[in-house]
Amino acid sequence: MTQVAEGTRSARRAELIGAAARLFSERGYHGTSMQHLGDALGLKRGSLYAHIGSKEELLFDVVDDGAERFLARGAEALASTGTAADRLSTFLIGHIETAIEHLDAATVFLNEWRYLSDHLRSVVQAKRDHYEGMIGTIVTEGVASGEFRSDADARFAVLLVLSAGNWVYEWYRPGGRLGPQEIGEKFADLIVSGLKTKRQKGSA
Amino acid sequence: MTQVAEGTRSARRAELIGAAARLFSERGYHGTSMQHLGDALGLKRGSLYAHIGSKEELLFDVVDDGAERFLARGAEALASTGTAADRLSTFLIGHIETAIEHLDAATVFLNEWRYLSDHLRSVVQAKRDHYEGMIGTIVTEGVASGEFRSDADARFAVLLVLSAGNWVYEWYRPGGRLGPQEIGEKFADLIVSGLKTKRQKGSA
DNA sequence: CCTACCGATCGGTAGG
DNA sequence: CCTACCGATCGGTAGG
Repeated sequence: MTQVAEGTRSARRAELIGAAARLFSERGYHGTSMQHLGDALGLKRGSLYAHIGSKEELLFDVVDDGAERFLARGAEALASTGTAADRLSTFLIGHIETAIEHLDAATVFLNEWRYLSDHLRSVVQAKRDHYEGMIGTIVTEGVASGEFRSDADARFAVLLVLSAGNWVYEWYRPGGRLGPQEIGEKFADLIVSGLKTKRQKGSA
Repeated sequence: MTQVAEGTRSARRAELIGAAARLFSERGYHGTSMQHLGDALGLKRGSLYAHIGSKEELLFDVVDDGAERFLARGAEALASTGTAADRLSTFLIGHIETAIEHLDAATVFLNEWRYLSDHLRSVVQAKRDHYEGMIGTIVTEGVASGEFRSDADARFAVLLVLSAGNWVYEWYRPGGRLGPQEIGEKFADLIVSGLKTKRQKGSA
């Protein structure tokens, strides 16, 4: 019975986090009021506090959700076999697929996390660092093995990859002529080719 | 005398727009109150309305300022001579230099413009379209002349270039080991090389 | 999950 | 450019 009550409560909570992801991504964190969130669920403003502790906690839940999705997908790419170029492609494709499949959470993760207060923001910062480290690992291995240009500064390539991937939510709209997979592959193709050594290019 | 009064008034207005660029970029449009803006200028909240019509008008001024800087710089690159690859590099370097040199205005231009109401947002949208069109022109010419891979879909390359350039404000901090010029060149090198045909690469 | 309320703050205006 | 004010709304709580 407590089970049922708990079950119901977390279902509501999940609903609330989903609505928050959508509203925060559309209107921004500061542009979304508890009233907006209540309206979205058909509840009164004050009733929301039966499910959450504060508005900021809700932001954290959405952001952390987004972070975890990127991390899980990134870990898969990191663990995959193949050349560094293959794994970098896989990583980038996964990044873009994740961003597109969970567009709301990804948008909030990328745009609104900076409004978290110090403590919660540092939790997210650690996850972001971890994620960037994954890309750095692949690039460094590619340089070491001679696949990538030795002047291709690893840190810089990481930024390029993230830059390309992170802007997707700006222009991607469901139902366009390219799906997540195609977009990821095209990005990966252009970027990875820019990293490759001449010898590798010739032999491809 | 009216001259002097007008002069004083616009100096204040410019000050206000500068403060708004900084605050909106740090705290977001909805996270910045007129009180914050007043404090930044040492004025009372209500006094700001001697210089502006509304908070939204202030957002438009900052965003439009950013748009105009990108457009001016882009027009220079478009008018420059050289191969399509040269001009695309010039364009991208200019984009990144502009973003870095006017980091606050660029950040607001890229992140906060969506909070403008329909009319003002459409004015900005037209300028964004114009800007994207400039890049499209260069890429299309590069494909036509055989410099760029024919499968390098122009629209897609535009997105890649903008994606790479638009994320700069996320990680760039003044005083880092790379300056705007170096960052722009590195980006341009990686991206343009991904667009080039094999023949062009060999002859480079 | 609601009603009713808290103090604080919001953008903006009038009148000087 | 300030004082004093407008109605509306903010996030959040108490008590049921």
